[in-house]
Amino acid sequence: MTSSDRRLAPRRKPQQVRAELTRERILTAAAHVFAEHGYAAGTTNRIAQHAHMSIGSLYQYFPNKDAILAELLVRHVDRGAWAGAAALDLTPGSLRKAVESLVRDAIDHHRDDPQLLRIMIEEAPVSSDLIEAIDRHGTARVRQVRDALARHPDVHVPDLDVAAELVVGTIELNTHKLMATPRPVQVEKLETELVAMITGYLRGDR
Amino acid sequence: MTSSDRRLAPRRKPQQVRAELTRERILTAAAHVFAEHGYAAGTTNRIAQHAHMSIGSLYQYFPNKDAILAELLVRHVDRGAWAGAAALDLTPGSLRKAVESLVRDAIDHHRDDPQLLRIMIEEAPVSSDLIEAIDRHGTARVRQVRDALARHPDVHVPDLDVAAELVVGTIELNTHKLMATPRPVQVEKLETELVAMITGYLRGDR
DNA sequence: TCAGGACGTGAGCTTTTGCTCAGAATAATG
DNA sequence: CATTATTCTGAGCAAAAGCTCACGTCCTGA
Repeated sequence: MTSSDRRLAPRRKPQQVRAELTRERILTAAAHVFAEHGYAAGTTNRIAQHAHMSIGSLYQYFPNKDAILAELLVRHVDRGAWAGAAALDLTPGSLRKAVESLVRDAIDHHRDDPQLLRIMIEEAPVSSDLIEAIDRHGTARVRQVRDALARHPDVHVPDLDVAAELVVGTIELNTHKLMATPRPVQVEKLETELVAMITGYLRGDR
Repeated sequence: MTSSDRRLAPRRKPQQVRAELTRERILTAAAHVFAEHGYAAGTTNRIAQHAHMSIGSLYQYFPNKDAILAELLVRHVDRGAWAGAAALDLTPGSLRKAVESLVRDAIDHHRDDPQLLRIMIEEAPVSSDLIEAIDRHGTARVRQVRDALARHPDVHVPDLDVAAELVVGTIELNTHKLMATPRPVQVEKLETELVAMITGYLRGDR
């Protein structure tokens, strides 16, 4: 048993439906509590309380607090999986639509609970396994976008790798910021301009 | 004495040089420790240990842990102050240089300790005073850039407010990301492309 | 029906951490 | 040198939080 198993693997494998439900209740409650209080102040007792169960039950399914956040993170990454990026429109003249769909993807991916996402990304305990997993996911996405850009006839940039990195980064970060801060800004306008900026850049207008 | 004073004001005003030095040592050590362990795990005992002093000394100059981070934040905000943005080159054909200087500004502002900055911004305890100060600082910068863009002859965008928000956000976030993640990416290339993307957007190429 | 396994409970143990305080060490003052 | 003020020390207190464990309840299968 590796140290990683000891630290993140579930303590008991649910065998009855009841147990499976309990596990889900823990995760749902944890998502709520982490989103509301942050990771440090989102105590396990508070999670158990919010899930209307005893703290003991919680520790039957998760060996420690980190493992709960880890599971939430893994699920989030798995869920989105950025499936859309592979199916980008590659016909000439469609670049704007392609970029639009990338942005939409990002927004959708953040929509469920931006606050929780912020906490997962920024306050997550430093577990090398998780960091690695997230990083792999990130670079995979960049490569995916890179390949799509490479195939698109309208794209003209000096360096595809750098462009992909920049585009993915800019989209993700702006989306992230848009969702996290409850500002009274015209969200749609900003989205339009973001698309315009990236499209212009990729098209090679200079 | 307001509650804010009770919570953030120093406990003892240094009167000898030795004391002033001790105060500085605390802040330096705190910057190190927060940057390395994060706010929650950056314990006061660890800070004192890193500063080679007793925990008691630390609490002679700061009433609590939050006050230490607050002081670091205030100093950071005061230092940079984004003085450069006001002096942007407004002659025709200089747009690229102007954007370049904006990016340089952002990089300089983050250079001292990007990891610490991340923690200060994202893990800072929720003190309404501080949040407000940072927010004021942020919107002030956006307005500053907006005004500069408004005066520049080469800028053609549909909405100056939205554009300023987008530009400042994109620059800050990308810089932030660039400094935070120790990736083997060609930093200079990315910087060049970032400048190109924003310049193209502001110029109105579509 | 009933034995044994799965599941749930919560008081409280253990560790961590922010912080105090009584007094020692050092510096200014006369 | 004596006195007073300032600074420094670190063992340890109190609160908080992660987590355990002995026991009770529920479910399944024969």
